[in-house]
Amino acid sequence: MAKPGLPQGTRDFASETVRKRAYIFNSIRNVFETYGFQPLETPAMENLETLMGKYGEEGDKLIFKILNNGLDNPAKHEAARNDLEKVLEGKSVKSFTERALRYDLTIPFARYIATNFGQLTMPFKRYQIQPVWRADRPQKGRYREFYQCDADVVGSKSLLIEAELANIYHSVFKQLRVPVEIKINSRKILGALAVVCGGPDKMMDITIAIDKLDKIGLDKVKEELADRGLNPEQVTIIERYLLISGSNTERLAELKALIGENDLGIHGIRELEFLLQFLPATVTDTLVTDFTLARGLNYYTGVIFEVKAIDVQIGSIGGGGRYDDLTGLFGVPNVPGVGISFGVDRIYDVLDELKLFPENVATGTKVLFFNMGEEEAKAAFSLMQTLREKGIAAEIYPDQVKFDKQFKYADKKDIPYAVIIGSEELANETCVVKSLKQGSQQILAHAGLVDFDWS
RNA sequence: GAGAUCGUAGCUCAGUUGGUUAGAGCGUCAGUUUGUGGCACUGAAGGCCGGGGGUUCGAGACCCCUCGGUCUCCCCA
Repeated sequence: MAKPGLPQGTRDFASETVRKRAYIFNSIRNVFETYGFQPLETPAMENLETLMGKYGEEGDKLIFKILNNGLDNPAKHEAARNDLEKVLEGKSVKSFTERALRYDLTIPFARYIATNFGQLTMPFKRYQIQPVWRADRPQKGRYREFYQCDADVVGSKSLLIEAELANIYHSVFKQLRVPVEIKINSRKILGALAVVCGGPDKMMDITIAIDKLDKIGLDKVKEELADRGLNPEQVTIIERYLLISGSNTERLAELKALIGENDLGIHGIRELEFLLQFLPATVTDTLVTDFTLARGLNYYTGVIFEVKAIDVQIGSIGGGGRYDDLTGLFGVPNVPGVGISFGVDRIYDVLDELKLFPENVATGTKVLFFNMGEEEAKAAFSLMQTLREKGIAAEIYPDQVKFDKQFKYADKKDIPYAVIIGSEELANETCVVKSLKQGSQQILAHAGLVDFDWS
């Protein structure tokens, strides 16, 4: 029989991995909580129309759609046959699919804001830790099911929030001991560049091209810009823009010379300047202005973030930004928001590679009670319950088998203590407590077991 | 969506220019050892060589198709 497999890009997590992942989730959750964010959970699936058109053309293709039930109903056959042509053209048709798996946490959040608008106290701060699904081709650091940890604030235009979010990035990665670089930019700066070179409608073309700078190099970027219809003069301006270097303040000064005449540009520059002044040096040390940073999602309008682990060859491990009118798409205009996201699966890979997981994440069973027969097991069982009630993880070997086997079981599961109650101990109301790490053992009265130091 | 590469035991992999009955290590199970584990030794189980077709006297190996894994591009966490 063929062995059952897993859908492409999905994974099982064995106990140790689950524990390590929980360590990351908890670190992030704790920081979110201390910054006053409240948890939210939304369904795995949304109505397809909630999701479609929110992530750009590429994004739409990567949404996992759910086939409608009841297609076998004869009454629906004619409609389905008529719609089949559209499906084959790659369109989404209600008679075939009306629901889809969540693609990220931001759009479901926006939908939540829109559906509950009257009842939320603004500014509304929520965090959300849930899996999302993308029909992407899996590759290194990239899966079809992965978790996002988002924190968003809606209902305020204050840059204080951006500052706070940058601070969250800083404290989470400090806590996890991952050296990172937090790149910042503003969509307004990119917008200003577009205005200066060929008009606002060129913004997408320009950002897509310059975003690739560190991957394909300056010459290729210039080539791509020309291909996208920019004239040589405009390409030269962009080249100057890309060559901006130095410290954050130096870069901003150079940028001013280039797009400082433009209103949008001035605003964008001010946003970054504010962050760099507002935050303490310990945080700004990890902040790096990067004017090539674009971020794919097309709803961003202001400051954008991206976090990269230093010295690890993996994509970004977090990103986010300001979106001034996200819920407008759902009929609730003028709700500004800012959000950030942590890519847990990649953070895991980084911690693993850098060996940054603490050793004690893998705490399992503390005590194994040996099974020495029915009467003995009965005594062991009730003693074990007293330990469990005190919060000490304990288990009893279910079968009466050779010592050898019970010891090996404890070894494999890394259980530090064995408690042995045989016929002799049963008669004396004692038990043998053996430390498997040290090999030492002692005899305790049954009553003394609870007070034993199991650490 | 485009491309590269790999599929042999539960896992990691050998397997010569195509040549008898496909191997190793680890793991599993049993025994040495029925109240003291990790070590050691002995033995066993475990394979339609991913699937289908073709070339050949002969295919794990070569060719075609297909499925799956991994990686790259696009895009993204």
